[in-house]
Amino acid sequence: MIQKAARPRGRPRSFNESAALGKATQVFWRKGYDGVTIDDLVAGMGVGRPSLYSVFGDKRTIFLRVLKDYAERKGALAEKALLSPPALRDSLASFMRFNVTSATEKGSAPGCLLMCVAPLVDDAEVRQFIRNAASGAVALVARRFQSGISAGEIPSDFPVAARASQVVDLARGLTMRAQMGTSRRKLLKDAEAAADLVLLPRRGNAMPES
Amino acid sequence: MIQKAARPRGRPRSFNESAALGKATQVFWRKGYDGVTIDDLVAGMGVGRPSLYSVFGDKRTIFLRVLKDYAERKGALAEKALLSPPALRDSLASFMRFNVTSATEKGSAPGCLLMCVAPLVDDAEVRQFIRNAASGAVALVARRFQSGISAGEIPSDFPVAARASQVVDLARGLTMRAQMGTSRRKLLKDAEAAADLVLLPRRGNAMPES
DNA sequence: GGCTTTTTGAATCATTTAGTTCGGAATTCC
DNA sequence: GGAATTCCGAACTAAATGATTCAAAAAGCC
Repeated sequence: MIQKAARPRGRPRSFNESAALGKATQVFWRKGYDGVTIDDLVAGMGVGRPSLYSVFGDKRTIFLRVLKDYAERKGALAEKALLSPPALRDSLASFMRFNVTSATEKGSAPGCLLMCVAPLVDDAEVRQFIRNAASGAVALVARRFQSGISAGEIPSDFPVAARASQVVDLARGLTMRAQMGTSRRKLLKDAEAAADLVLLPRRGNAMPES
Repeated sequence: MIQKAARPRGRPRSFNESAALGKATQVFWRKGYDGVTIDDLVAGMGVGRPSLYSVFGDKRTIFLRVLKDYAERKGALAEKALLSPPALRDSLASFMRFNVTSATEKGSAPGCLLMCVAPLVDDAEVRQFIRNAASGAVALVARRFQSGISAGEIPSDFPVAARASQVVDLARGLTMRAQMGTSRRKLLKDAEAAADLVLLPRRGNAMPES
């Protein structure tokens, strides 16, 4: 049987570590990186200052943890949205729609931590992290295109690499417009249009498919 | 004849007002909004603290002036890039290339003040300004598409509104990737690809043109 | 119940930052 | 040349911020 993680020795913590991380995410999301003070984190996470420092470290460390956690959770959801539908066009539309809905979630600030907040942080490690996340997203979409080629949904000379980075650019565009206040309705329509656009056959291709 | 702005009465200023604004642009561009202190502006603009306050106002006021000045200058250049070439495809490519080159200009931080810095500023007036700038850009591209329809370069049922906002999304994507460190060479190639993409005929259109 | 371990909350310290003040310097007007 | 006007540089004040310290509290262990 599974032991319930024998309680450690001293006074038990009054907060849940991962829940507190989630609260921290919201704080950074709402106020940016330079905009948050330690007091903001103390208030927003429900963790006392000394506990904050001893458990999570300083602001930069907290932000890096938040970023990794956020990217992992969001990346998994995005991957699921992209890979679940069997048809390629539905895949892309699902991916776009996921970006829209998660960027316009009620209860959170609009936008996205990875696209709207992190790029401004002047820190080498953060920059590298974003670069990796972005190239990971492009690679993921490219793989989906490849499997679409295997399935005969798009011709074998489909410009996979170019279209994959265009998919990510368009998704980013949707997210940024969400941050600027464009309505979810409008963005969902544009998400469909974006999915259609990136699947258009190249000029001069006689018969794209079917 | 034109009088040379009769020198005002007291001690002449040791700085040029619009040059100082340009320096301020660089400062905000490099360090974001929350990231800059008054000391940064004092050092970067070459203007003493008291003069700074009396001539330009506080940080928020300076940023608004910088933003308006920047948007005006950059908007004029972007408009020129879009409207100069006679052929529609060249127009769009020129617009995309302009975004890339200005986002990868040497001597400036990569990226763009309007897209990468301003959206994070938590200020109603700034938000409104960005919204207006963005919708202005979309409208400008839409007008270019319309004149392409008039010239018979694209069919009259070309989805102008949708493609115009996709053009802007793709341009934004190029700019953001510039900020993330993608090379100008790579981005210029993607700029061409983006121009090609947004001109593809819709599915089911027998003959697009020519 | 007493001892040890760990967390907590309040108070504290040093640093940074925004914004102002004040005397001196540069220039025009008379 | 002197008064009036405007600008500049350095010092100053008050508030915000990052980070630490310390005793009290809450738990387990024997």
